[in-house]
Order: sequence, then C-alpha cells, then structure tokens
Amino acid sequence: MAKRPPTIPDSELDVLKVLWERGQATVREALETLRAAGREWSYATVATLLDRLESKGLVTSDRRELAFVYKPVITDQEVRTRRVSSLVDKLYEGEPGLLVLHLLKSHPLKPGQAKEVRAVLDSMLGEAAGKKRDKDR
Amino acid sequence: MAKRPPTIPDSELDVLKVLWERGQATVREALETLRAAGREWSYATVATLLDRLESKGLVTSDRRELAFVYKPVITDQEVRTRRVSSLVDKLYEGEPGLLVLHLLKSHPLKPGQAKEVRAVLDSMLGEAAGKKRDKDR
DNA sequence: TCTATCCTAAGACAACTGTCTCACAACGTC
DNA sequence: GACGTTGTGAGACAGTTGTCTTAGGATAGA
Repeated sequence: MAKRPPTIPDSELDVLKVLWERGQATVREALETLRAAGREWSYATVATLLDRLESKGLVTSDRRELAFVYKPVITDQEVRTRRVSSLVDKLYEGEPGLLVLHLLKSHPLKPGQAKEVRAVLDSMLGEAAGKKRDKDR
Repeated sequence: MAKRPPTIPDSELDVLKVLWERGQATVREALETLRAAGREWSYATVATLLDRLESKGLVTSDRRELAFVYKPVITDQEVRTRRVSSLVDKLYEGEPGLLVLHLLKSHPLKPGQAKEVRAVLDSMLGEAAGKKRDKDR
C-alpha cells in the first residue's frame, strides 16, 4: 500500500528551500527571494512550482489576505534523508559506509570537519571504547 | 563553454550498471542480465536505453558480429562522484562534511565500517597528528 | 529458396519537467 | 465607476524519461 514518496525535481527544490529559509512565503515573496539568489523566473513559473509542490502534498497553502501563503510540510532533513537513501541504494549497494568512504576520498573535508566527524564516530563506536583518547591534541 | 554533463536517468543507470559488471554487452545480453535481476523490460526498451546512453556519449557501440556490442565509456566512480557532488551542492551547501555528518546520524554504519572510516580519517588528519592514538583498542 | 530467427531503425505515446502566456477576479484610488 | 495593480486559474508547449510496436534487413537451417 505504501505509496512511494513523490520525486522533487530540482526547480521545485529551489522553491522549497525558500520556504524552509523563510518559514513561509507568498508567490511574490518567493519570487523575490529567488530573484535575489539569481533565478530569473517569472511569477507564473514560481506559482506553478508551488502548485505542483502542493499537489504532491509537500507544502500547504492558506489564503490569509490577498494572496495564498505557502508553508512547507516536509522538512529539509526529511528531503535530505530521502535523497541520501536513494543515492545509497542506487549507487552504494545500500551500504552507507561505502558512500562515506567514497566521500572522504573524492571530496576531502576541511580538517576541522574531519575532526568533528571523527569525534562523532568515536562516540558511536562505543562510549566505553573511545574514551581514553579524544583530547589528544 | 564547458557543456555540463548529461543527466543519467534511473533506468539508464540500471543498464549502465550491467555494462560495468560485465565489461560489455549486446542488447540481448543486457536484457538477460536485467531480467535475471528482476527488471521486466522488453528487448526494445533496453535497446532504446543503450541508444540514449550512446547519444549522451556514455557508452560506445561496436558492431563486431551480428549484433552491436556496447561498452561503457564512463566509469562507475565517475558517476558516483558526479551524483555525490550534485547532492552536496544542492542540499549540503557544497560542504561534504555536512553530508558525512548527516549520514552518520541518519544512516548508522556497521561497527566494522565505522572503524574503517575512522582509520581513513586518522590517516588524512595528518600522519603526524594522529599517531599516538590508533592502537588504543 | 522458404521460413523462422534475431537484429536494428524509426517512431509512437503518455507522464513528468521547465517555463511561460493569457484571461479574468479582487482591490484600491481618483 | 473606470483604471491600474496584484493575484489566480487554465493551459500551452517543448524537452526528457519510461516503455513499447512495428516494419524490414540479415541469417541459418529445412
């Protein structure tokens, strides 16, 4: 029964991001934010995209004043998780570890981040095991 | 000038995977492999997909005997790297570290892999810096 | 040579994306 | 009350993806 989640095309994602940033927006507000960010869309385009997002159930609209105000229903984390899962399934045999390994080799992290990652890893690898190290530099 | 890389839809990706596995294949061979893996496509569908891959320059064909034999031009690593970069750009502000962090939280690794990852991290974090720890369990 | 196979070429066709035009309703102002 | 502004609705239209049909060339055995 489980209906599989709707896909989110890139252009819809751009609009959704605006809603995440601002919490909510009318078509015009979204348009302006997008323009400021370099997207040269027309009003109608943004309206269509919001409309499509709504029919997928990813945003809701609510006509408060003159215009409809759109709010995201899905969170950014949710979208990220879906995308990552789909990537892992399609290209990493369902093994998140393979993706991490690949990432480290092909997209080197900044040292600060690398340390942060290591710290997280340590704490996952057993609160007991990792404790004596961790302050070592 | 740089023409941006062609997109690879999911169904084409499935076909490409067959070529990576076998090194090369005719339409019929690919079809059979895909059938064995559960894809219920018709011969023509697979032929179309290979054709589209070829017009995108991702595979080449070469009529040796009766049928065309297709070989991948792009490697699996290349495709993975592209997909990951695009994900990082679109949803992680271009910061691979954010993706890694998210991955660790939302898609927990098996301990074996976690250790492997930590080891990689250690060696990246400076052969000098990480040396006094590393044998600690 | 006739016929059953296997292959390719050409393209159909619906769903989804990306983007826009146009007609029309509601609102505020003179 | 006529007008410009802002907003919506409906839908156009080309390009991409997913999948298949059909026609016709080459091949191989009866």
